[in-house]
Amino acid sequence: MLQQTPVARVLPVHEQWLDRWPTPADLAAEPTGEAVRMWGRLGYPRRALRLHAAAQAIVERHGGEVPDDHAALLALPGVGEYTAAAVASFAFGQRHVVLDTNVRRVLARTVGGVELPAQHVTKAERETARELLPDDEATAATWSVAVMELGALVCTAARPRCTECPVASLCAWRAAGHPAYDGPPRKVQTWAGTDRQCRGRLLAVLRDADGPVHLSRLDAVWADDAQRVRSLAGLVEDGLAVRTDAGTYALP
DNA sequence: GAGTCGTGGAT
DNA sequence: TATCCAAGACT
Repeated sequence: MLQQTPVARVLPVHEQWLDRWPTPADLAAEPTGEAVRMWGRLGYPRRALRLHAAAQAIVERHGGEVPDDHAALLALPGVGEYTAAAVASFAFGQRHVVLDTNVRRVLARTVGGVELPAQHVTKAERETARELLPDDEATAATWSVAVMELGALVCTAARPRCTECPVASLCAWRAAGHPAYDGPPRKVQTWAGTDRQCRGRLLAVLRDADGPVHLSRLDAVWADDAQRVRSLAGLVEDGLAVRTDAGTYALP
């Protein structure tokens, strides 16, 4: 839930989610559409499908218990390098390079002397993080969560609180006079008129309906025929929607 | 490796 | 009001 999503927005959904499905087995027993519905407006709804699939995999491969092994975590749907490292570190106290957007920004500033990291994680970045990670397992786990919190609460993307920063004295970016970002132009996420917006509109109709909806109700929320048809097909392709025999659409 | 995939609070 | 961007994963 936290992937690319602010913590404050996740908290209420997370609470409802665990109230309804306390264990992986509880979630795994539900239709995937229920996961999509409970996901609400968190965004990137394919994550709901993957979380549901991960719950099933945990039941099938790990007896219903979340594995503590990094490789086993990484093999779960929706779990990438970051999430596997985060769970292994924060839940199980292990030593892994935890490289999320917060850590990347802290390292870019303190070590790299630049305001912001590159668009995507680089090999050099991962190497820097690996070298800085303390050797001791428990200390490494604490270090990882500490750097992450520093990035989330102090070394923020906009208006960093440098006067409150515990490592300001060793920060290369501060020493350089806080130079502004001057790398390649960062990709701006266009939104209005995109397939993403269209998909969001369509899925919202399915999510908010009690049962299958007629195509006319989907037609009503997006004017561009070609784009709407393409987006709906994409939702079906992704497993976020299903077409019934009667020609209606619903959550899977 | 670059594109794609939602949503909404903050500035 | 427009832009930024947030505990990334997958193709």
